[in-house]
Amino acid sequence: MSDGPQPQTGQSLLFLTDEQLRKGIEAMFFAYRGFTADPDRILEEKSYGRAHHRAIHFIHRSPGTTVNNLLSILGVTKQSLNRVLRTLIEDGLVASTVGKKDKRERHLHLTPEGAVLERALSDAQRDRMRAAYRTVGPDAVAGFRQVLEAMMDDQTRHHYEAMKDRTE
Amino acid sequence: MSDGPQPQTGQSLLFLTDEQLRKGIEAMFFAYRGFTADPDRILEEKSYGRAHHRAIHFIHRSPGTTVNNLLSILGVTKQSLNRVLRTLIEDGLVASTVGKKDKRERHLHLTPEGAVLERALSDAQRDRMRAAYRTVGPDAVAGFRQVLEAMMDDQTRHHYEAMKDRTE
DNA sequence: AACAATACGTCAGCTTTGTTGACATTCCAA
DNA sequence: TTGGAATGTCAACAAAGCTGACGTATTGTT
Repeated sequence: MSDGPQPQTGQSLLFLTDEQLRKGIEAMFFAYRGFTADPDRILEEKSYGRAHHRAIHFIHRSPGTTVNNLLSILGVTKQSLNRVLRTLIEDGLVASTVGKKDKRERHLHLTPEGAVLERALSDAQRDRMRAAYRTVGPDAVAGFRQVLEAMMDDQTRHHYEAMKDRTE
Repeated sequence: MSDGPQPQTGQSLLFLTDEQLRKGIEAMFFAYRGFTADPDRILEEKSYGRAHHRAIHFIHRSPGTTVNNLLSILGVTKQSLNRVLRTLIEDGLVASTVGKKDKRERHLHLTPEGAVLERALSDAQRDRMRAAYRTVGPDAVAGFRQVLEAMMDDQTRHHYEAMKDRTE
């Protein structure tokens, strides 16, 4: 493989050149920074980090989820999640209730206060995404989602697809 | 704003519902994990991290770049970059040469050994992206790139556009 | 009833990668 | 020649990941 111009089997494969793939890699890197920039500013004021944001996001999306479930969605260890979860519970943003059927489990919910922060964070993040979506239009958005889904690990994709999506 | 179904101004704006935007946010989160998973495995063997990968990537893309320029591309402090850069130079993967015109500047290049690692890392990352691109086709890829570019900060987009792209 | 497995929490210690602040050196330019 | 810019280095710290070990409560299995 070389960085230089390559013989193409057809014009339709031009998007698979090393150069184009590199541009895609860089686009992911740079875009992810923008993607997290707005919530990061809000989190900094409250002395929280991205890990708190992720926990809040997925507790909002799956109210009543267990610690174990959240662990596998986030892909971190229980020690790592516990540190974050403990501060959120202490600060009254997350409620942890003993399982009814299985008392070993803890079910996680956002408190009203937690929901307020969740809303602020996701508003900030959605604003940027909404602006991007408006700029490029529905067809580009569909392509965007398709590529992202295709880039996920199989196991991750299951988590992704399990999240509710009322438009489908 | 509410999570529930919302009155639409038209069918064409269905993709701007909170739910759809949330799905986009989750897609970014999950896809970014997949995006970094393959190079991470290679880096772990060599006791390097993602910060090393990023430095290597952009030194490869802009040979002879200065430390200051790299700083602004990566968006980190000089102290943070220096730590990474120092190990790469010690390990013989990166060469730092005093500037000819301005001797305060250091120009960074990959050594042959550094180029070998760069190739291994980017091959791994490109393989996944290539597979995704093949799955979804050129139109979706174009949309993917458009959305990512629209999500970047203005300053970041300048860096992105400054990177060479021989197909444009 | 005894035992094994599961879910969760916690302690201790370590790593990577980011941050500030302080300070020295080198060099260009006014 | 003096001021500012670019670089490098030291120290200290924080966020957020990791492993390993251990304790407790609960549940499932034999």
